[in-house]
Amino acid sequence: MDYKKYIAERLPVEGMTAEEVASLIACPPDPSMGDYALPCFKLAKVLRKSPAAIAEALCAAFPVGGVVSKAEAVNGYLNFTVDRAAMVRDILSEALSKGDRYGASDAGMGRVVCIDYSSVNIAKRFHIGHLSTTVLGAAIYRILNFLGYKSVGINHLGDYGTQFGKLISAYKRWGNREEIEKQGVSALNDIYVRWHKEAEAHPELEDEARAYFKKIEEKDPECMALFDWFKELTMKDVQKIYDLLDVRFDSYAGESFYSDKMGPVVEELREKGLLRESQGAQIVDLEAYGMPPCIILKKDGTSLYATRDMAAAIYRKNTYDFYKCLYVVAYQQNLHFRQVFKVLELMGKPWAKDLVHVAYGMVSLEEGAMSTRKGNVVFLEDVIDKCIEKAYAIVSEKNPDLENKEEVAKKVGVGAVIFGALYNSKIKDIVFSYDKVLNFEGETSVYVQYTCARARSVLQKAGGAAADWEMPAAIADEEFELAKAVAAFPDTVLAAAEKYEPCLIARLCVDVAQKFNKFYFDCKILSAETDALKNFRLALTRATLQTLTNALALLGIGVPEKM
RNA sequence: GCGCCGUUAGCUCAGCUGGAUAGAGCGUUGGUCUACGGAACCAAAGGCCAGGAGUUCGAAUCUCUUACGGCGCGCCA
Repeated sequence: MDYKKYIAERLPVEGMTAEEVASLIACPPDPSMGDYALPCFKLAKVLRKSPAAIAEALCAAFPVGGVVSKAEAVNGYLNFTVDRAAMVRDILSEALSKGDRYGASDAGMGRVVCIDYSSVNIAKRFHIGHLSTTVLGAAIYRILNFLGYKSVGINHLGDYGTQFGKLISAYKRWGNREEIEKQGVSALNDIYVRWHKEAEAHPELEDEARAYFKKIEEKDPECMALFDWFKELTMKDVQKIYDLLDVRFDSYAGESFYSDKMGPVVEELREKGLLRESQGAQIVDLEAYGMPPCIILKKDGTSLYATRDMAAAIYRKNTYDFYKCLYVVAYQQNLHFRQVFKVLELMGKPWAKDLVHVAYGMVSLEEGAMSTRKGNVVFLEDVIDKCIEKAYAIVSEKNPDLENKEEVAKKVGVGAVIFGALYNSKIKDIVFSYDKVLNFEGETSVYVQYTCARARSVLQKAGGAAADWEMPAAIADEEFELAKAVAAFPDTVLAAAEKYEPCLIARLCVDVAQKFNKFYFDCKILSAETDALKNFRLALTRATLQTLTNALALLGIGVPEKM
């Protein structure tokens, strides 16, 4: 039940609706002051009385009883204390009856949201710079589906551009088919790095690369065969990572997919009089909007990134008729997306307002920026392997008799990688360090998973909690705080979807886990004084486990039964 | 030069549409302990919320400004 609304409906404030009053209601900083509070300072202006007097008057008029057990005017605030038993009963029955669907809704009404994330580059190994987009996009995908939207995951493959000419040039010169077949993308990476080194001394390689790229564009059979092979190798390599992270896509239409779909876009721009020649290139002038021009066609008549993104947006609108289309791409590309969205708007696409750049911060190494070409990168596969290894070592030490240690170590290790990437606001830059990802203490997924294992262990010992339970006469602070944390989950999911911030869910996990551990420490569950109290606490434990399991699942993190 | 973003405890970060004494984790110091899983819990120390001005009854939160840092700014993606 909505307590704010309940309270607001019983507060007659002249000239304000119950909704407006409800929106003013907040939570006091200290629970001993009450559970809800109405600050009366804003009302003072409307009612032309002092806040303290208003609080007193409203307090006198408020019908105490039912779910609100106490109302008190303090320094211009009107504080309410709710009937804890009633509130906790509501929370638990909600969480337990909804089960796996606790926190879910159908508010999305099946509307389609396209999510462009991960965008793997062909012939490049997956490194930690690709982690944020992948894991953020996948989390948003799940969160939106949980709320009744229909997510469409799009891996906008980076499979077009002169670098593939370079790669073919490199392969023709130093490539060894068996070697590459065996080693996969890392072998491709090696010859690519070598090509750049050699090109410094032999600029003619650049021309050769350009010629090969032209052949790709002309669909030369030999070049296309090579290119498709590179693509296949890359996807095989990256699929291992996606499987570990449990990331899925509904479409792999990438840049090359749009290579023949840009003509109509350019034509439309020209027809609408948006195109202009400048220094030999075709541009859309955006000076009126405080932005540099958006280049549509190069001097040589070929297209660019922006042109392709516009073709892609139009294609997606036509294909999926999306309600929103999200681009989970680093903030580096801020200007690029602002330009593309603006040009689409100028083209008269009313849906241009539904395009959203979900920007996140950059990853660097302690020794500076990463660079595939220079070879200073940290590959995600290595990071995941190390995390799983460490998890395995700890599990073996703490719980040597566990039969499925590999499986547990995988959930713990992979969880740590995902959680680490999702725990902070996405806009923050990240300096990668092994010390940080390999730290399993404190505010981590491991702590949350451990809490779940503890809760499950208690439930198992109880032999499956009795399905029926009733409220005890008095609710302890620890029980109440835990129940409130559990109750915050549905709104947290909504906020995470609205702001495209999965970190809100990650932080809720830690909050619930902390409150559970406090409760667990202070309140005996199995040896509670009475059976009724025991059953109530078991219900609270079940609700906690359900909440944490649902929350972690949205982030893509599994919960081992034991660890 | 212009634009976008960031700046909160020693470190890494929370802080909801402005609201009552600014919160976590790590680290430090000291405790809990025959525990329903110690991968836990408790406590202490540690803050001029980058500086300044403004709006307001009230600002870490809104506006302006300065500093520092990151990113971007026509034929790469």
